[in-house]
Amino acid sequence: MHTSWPTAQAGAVSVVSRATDSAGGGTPIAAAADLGDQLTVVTIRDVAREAGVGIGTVSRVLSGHPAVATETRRRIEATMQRLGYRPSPVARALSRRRTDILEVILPSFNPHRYVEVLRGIEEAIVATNYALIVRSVERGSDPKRILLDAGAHDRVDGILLASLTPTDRLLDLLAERRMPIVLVDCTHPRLPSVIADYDGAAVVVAHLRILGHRRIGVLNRPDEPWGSVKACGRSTAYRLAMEAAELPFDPAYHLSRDDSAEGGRSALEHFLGLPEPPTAVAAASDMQAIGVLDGARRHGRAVPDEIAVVGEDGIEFASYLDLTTVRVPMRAMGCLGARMLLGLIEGESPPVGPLRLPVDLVVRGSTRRPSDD
Amino acid sequence: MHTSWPTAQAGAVSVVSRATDSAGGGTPIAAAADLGDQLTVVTIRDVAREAGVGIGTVSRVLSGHPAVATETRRRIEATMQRLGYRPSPVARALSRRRTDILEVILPSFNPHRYVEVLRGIEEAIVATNYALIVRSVERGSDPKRILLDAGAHDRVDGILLASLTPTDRLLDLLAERRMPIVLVDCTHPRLPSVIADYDGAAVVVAHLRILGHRRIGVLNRPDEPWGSVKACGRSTAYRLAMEAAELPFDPAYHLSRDDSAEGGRSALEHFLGLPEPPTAVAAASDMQAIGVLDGARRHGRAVPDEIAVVGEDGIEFASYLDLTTVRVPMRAMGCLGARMLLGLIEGESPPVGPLRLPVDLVVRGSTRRPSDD
DNA sequence: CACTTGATTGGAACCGGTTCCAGAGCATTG
DNA sequence: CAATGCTCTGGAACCGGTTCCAATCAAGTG
Repeated sequence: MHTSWPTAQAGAVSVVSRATDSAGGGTPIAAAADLGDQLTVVTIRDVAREAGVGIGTVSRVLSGHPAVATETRRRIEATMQRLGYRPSPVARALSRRRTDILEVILPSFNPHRYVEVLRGIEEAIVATNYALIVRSVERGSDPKRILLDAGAHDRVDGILLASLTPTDRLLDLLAERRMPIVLVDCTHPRLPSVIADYDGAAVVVAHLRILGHRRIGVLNRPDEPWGSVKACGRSTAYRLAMEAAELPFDPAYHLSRDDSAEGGRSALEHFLGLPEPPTAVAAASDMQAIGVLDGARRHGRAVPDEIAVVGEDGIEFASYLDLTTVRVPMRAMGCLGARMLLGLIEGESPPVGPLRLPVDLVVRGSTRRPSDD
Repeated sequence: MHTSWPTAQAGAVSVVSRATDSAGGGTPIAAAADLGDQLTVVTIRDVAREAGVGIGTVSRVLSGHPAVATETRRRIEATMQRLGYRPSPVARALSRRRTDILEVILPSFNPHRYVEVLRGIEEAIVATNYALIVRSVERGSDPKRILLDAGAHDRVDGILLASLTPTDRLLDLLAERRMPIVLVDCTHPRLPSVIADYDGAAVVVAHLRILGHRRIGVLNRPDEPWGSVKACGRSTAYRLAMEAAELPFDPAYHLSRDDSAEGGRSALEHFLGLPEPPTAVAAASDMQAIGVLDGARRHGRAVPDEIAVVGEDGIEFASYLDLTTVRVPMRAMGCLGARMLLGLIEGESPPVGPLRLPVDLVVRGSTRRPSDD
């Protein structure tokens, strides 16, 4: 763009394609419809001058301050419209020290959760005038770089961290910025969070127990791509649920694999290699469960007769594969997390402990009474 | 553990946990780590004063301007680090009239495309210091409100519109803002775009033709949730492909349904109700194709023997359902679209006509020589 | 030696809002 | 009539950067 042309346009110029009003009314200054390349911005000062008021008054109208006479307000609003004035979010952000932008950081490798969380967050902010900056984390990306880049200084008003547990050290770094942070689908003792209630584990175990299963393989996601802190404690929840159901606990039945079909397949291999393979597998995601189903098919193990499978997430495809699953309300979690974050920004104090949302067991054909045992 | 100080790059982020330096150096002003609630911002002026230079010089160091003596630069960088200075993106945005933020608007109801496009965009901007604002569109939301909200004034530097064809009227409104826009997965004569090459249609038709199919049902997405303008011309592409393959063209075999499994089921119902049902269906998405598969199962039609099915997208689940599909490089499209947008922002002139990326036919068990005919 | 040149530097002005204080206008009160 | 209080208004100062012009100084030139 060549801007070397004389730009010393004195008066304010509107961007509006002002209707060709023949009756030469007021508007002494605003000579609209200027040359194509010359884009001029209408500022609050232009509006003030045009409307014959002070900038303070215009600003008051903008931000809905009550102390403006109705007549004045009307005149200013008319002027704004006439000049095609549109306020600058950036200028506003600079002086208010508020950008009206949130940021969410989340892994993209579980597309279902990814989309649902984003939907939930947008649901929460759609009625506000917040915008949402998204930063996706691929497998194996550097957490430090991402978190430090995140919300650089004052670019955003708050951060949502979804399905990613920060390490204590990263948290220390973030804490310096005094930036509100809410965790979604993971927890940390020092941060407010929204998680799925892993009493879901109890429901799954109860379901399998009633069907007669006694050896349940628990497949987890690798807990912390980012941290030393235990993520949602899903594994623990299952152990407790099994103890409560008076089932034997065997660490060999608990393992952690990538959140992918491949991870599920690999887990099944491992389970089948045990002297006493589990008769049921509770996967940490539907994708993993699909891998388990696939592995079972390859090894000629009938589902659910030889091995039952439970997924988690509640993706639409699960129904086509007749997969029993734990439906996790990711959307609601995103929504509530965002609401919580908005509250923090407004100065509310964070709730103590994580907010737990109930999950939902959807029973389908992949779990049935096992034939053996 | 100290991050090496990034050399004179703009987005430099300093998060120095000021070590308790016993040697009481200078720092008369910036008393970091002050009282709990009082957060002090280190500005460029503080740095200038501390380093004994002018603000212009500090700014020059910040933006990597070459005309700074090495010694001075070093001193300023040291001072920045010592004070824990971090530049304000908002202030920078205000004075440069560049926010370094892009915005993408896209429908969330095809999760696969949604995620892949976002991944592609992030891939394009990860090495830059752009951030990405995401605005999802649900089915049936008001296009006008969304587009007008979008990129309000100067909040963002450019907009990506994915899988959403704007109407001419909306475009007029947007044009006023002189904001760079790139379309992804849709086209418009007045805007640069990146689309999948619908010679994919030719590949599909050829594939089915070789298998012996002569009546091919073409299932489309409702073309334009937003506009009067024809979207990618997928239907036309199929018509042309079929004409080229010397297959009869019958409008009854072309229809449009929701991009969902339900849409696929409904389409299949329609096709089966025809006097001569097609022997193959080319769906506009894998989700639709899954609905077709499901509908076929319910109606007791064997796939692929009685009816062949081709999907589109290339979602992972397609392989588990043994679904032949056209893999669309959404990620690459997002990436190239973003690159193109960055180019536009830099002042490059938009390419003429849409950029077309090749698609990829993945043949699986849902297409095989039909038994009848 | 006076003059030109180029490298480096300082800082006022500006980007477009918000905030806050002083002040104007007017009615009410003592 | 002066004092008080209230509503509404104007605009300087500020938010934290960038930009650009003028100034300084050392080196080079005739």
